[in-house]
Amino acid sequence: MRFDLPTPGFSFELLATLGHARAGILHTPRGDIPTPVFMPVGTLGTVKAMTADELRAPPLDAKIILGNTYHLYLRPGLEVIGAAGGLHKFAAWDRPILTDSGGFQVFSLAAINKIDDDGVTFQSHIDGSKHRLTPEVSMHIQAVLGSDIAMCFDQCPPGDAPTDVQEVALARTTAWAARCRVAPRARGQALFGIVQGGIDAERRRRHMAEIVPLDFDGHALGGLAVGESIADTYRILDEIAHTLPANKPRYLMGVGTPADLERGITAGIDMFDCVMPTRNARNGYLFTSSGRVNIPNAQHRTDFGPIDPECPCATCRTHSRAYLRHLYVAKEILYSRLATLHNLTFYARHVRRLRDRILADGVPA
RNA sequence: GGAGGAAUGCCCGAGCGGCCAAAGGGAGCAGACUGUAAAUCUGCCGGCUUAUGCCUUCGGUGGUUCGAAUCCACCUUCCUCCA
Repeated sequence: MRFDLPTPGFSFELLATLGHARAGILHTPRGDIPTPVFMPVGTLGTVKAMTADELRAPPLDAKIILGNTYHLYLRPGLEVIGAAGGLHKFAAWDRPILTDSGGFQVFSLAAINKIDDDGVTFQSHIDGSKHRLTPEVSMHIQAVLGSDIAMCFDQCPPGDAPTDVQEVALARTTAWAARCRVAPRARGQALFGIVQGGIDAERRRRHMAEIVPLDFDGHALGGLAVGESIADTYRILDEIAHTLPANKPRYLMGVGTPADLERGITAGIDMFDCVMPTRNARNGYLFTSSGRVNIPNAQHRTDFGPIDPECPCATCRTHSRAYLRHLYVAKEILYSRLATLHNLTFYARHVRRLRDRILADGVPA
């Protein structure tokens, strides 16, 4: 079953369902994205330590990556990326890009900005200069970046935020979503709405009822895995994810561990992004089919086996744990590249396996 | 041969009478990381341990002192300068 999305050139094809879990394809003008999908995070126009070729090469074969409005606006700036002809050309990445709106930075950098109903005034973490981000500015930046999927500018409160803060954030996110929806976009650029509401299912439903009628190309669950307990995260996922419109992709922002991804897919999520595989790789935490490996640990000093014998990535096919540990301890630049390639490959295969299971055991849509 | 200077925990290196089991850095050991201000951050790091507790430490041996890594004497080793 194939559903046209509001933005021309975009459609969402459902192939099979298994309980709430779905396997499908998000068709975009710049290429198809099999779902469920994990999207590597490339905040600054680079998935740290990876070249575009490495991201594209199987078995990693990343179909879509993230970029960040806030960070790219501050550096190198719109003048540079605009002159380059957009983020795809600038970064030599020819597959889809999803850009985050900067909303999350509002939350995480709250100490240095002021939020009002119109937008956010903040100071650059780079040089302290003052800037203002509004729904219109965020959409303009994302239009210049030329991402394939833009995100609404939202307010993401911390997981433990009190009710009044949640409610204000909710109202703002709705008002901002409506403004984003009508703002000019790049040609062939879809727009996703973001559902907030914290860990209160009723509030989530209420917000969903405000966001869904705006007719976005897809829906995201924001404000999860931002400090609340994992039990609360899962509860909201279980109660809310499958109630999002079935004919559009569902995106769980910023999540998560391999177990979180499996849980999200089971709950009906189609898209994920998270810094965990890339950041943890750089920090010595490698994912394997038999659990975590802390590569700096002394036990790997003379372990000449691969990180994960079941992993087909170039790192595992070529190098040993002992060598990776040595590179990590010696702070060699190659370590980050090998480790990132491995972790991203692990995530890609993990999600692909779950997708295959839905296709194999599920009901054709 | 003569004149100075230095020896501190795995390494480097502060300390120069009590607040010193001894700053700081490195190394080592372990942990954290969820829409990336992160190749970052945190904890431990003499022994026993729950410890604001006890024991053993600052080249060696003796002293001075209520009290010494810190002062004195000698010894050992190393460095610099003069012959």
